[in-house]
Amino acid sequence: MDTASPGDSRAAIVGQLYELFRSKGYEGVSIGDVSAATGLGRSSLYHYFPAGKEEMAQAVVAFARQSVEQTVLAPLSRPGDLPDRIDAMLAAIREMYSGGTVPCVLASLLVGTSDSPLSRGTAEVLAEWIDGMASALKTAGIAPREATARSVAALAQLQGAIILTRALKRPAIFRDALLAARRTLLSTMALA
Amino acid sequence: MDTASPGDSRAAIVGQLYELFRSKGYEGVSIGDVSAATGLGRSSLYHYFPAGKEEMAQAVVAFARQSVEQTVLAPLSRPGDLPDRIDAMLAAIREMYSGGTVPCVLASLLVGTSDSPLSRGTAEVLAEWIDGMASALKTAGIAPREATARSVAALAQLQGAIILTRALKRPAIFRDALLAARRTLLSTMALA
DNA sequence: GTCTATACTAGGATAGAC
DNA sequence: GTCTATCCTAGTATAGAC
Repeated sequence: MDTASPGDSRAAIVGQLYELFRSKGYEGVSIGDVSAATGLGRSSLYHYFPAGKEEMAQAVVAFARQSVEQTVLAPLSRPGDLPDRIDAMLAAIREMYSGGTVPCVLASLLVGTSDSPLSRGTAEVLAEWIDGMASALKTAGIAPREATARSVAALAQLQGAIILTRALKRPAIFRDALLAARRTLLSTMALA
Repeated sequence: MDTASPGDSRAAIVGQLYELFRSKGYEGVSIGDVSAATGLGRSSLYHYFPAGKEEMAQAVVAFARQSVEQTVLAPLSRPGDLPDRIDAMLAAIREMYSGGTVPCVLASLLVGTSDSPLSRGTAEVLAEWIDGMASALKTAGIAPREATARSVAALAQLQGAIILTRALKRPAIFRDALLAARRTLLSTMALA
């Protein structure tokens, strides 16, 4: 709710960057693309991101981390039964990925970047996501190893479903995957 | 048009291209990268791929299609019990992705390419993969809709597991996903 | 904080010699 | 079939005016 503060402008730019890197990946985004999307001249962008494109991508990872924490994982920490909290998380996920029609920025940024600061950042966010889910399961009495295994499997189902939903243009795939992830997280069947 | 030797050279180059596009994605690969990987001068590459980088990527998709058909799906058509044939496919998949430590070229090529000839090609290969699995299930008496749903879910589990295995550097994730995919394909539990 | 101007590199592609 | 030479564009980044 600030007015005309520097933080606001940068935050708005990061929102645009998020969309760009999500749909085009790191190498696919040019400074010209960012300039066009934001309306700022190419040089002006270096005022907000002195280290250039690399810093822009890292800002996007930080933004993604905030989204995962505050939008996806937050519902898991609120009071209520575990199934209800999981449903709340899945609803947030469905929203975040527009029903599987938009890519995951973390997956997009992982392409072509092995062992870079960028890939480490994205890995951290994915790990945090898994840990958040596993914590909720453990609090509900599920054994630690089982809780982690289910969380990993559920996130994998969703990430893979995004790829297939987009490639085949079949939104039903993502819808089914949300249900499958729910079963995976809550299932009584052994996973490990 | 080809007689004997030209095809050989091109096939060898496509093998290198496959590795490059798989690890770096379409935008991440430069002609200079290809030149370095193959030992050929930049210009020489246009002898094999007159249309340039785009044609190189399409050759990689064709190569991936061959791999899926001949390495992954072929075991499903051989005689034997369904579980055994599925195990054979999963073994081929584990090999193809080096236990989840290397990306899927189809997923890599889908980043940043929506509604291009390239993305259509990769989507076709994924669809063919799903259809191949579904056919095997249907032949074993599983209802068509259920067969397709299980095949989609299994492939999603594997694709997502590759992302997480690479990001977190935990090969156990992919191993678990192979088992999960087996259960998904053979499970008696309802999916749709 | 945004602009113009500029430098410089890398990237994709072509022409033509051998 | 591979090379050298070249062209042109796009890309990243910097300097400095306003």
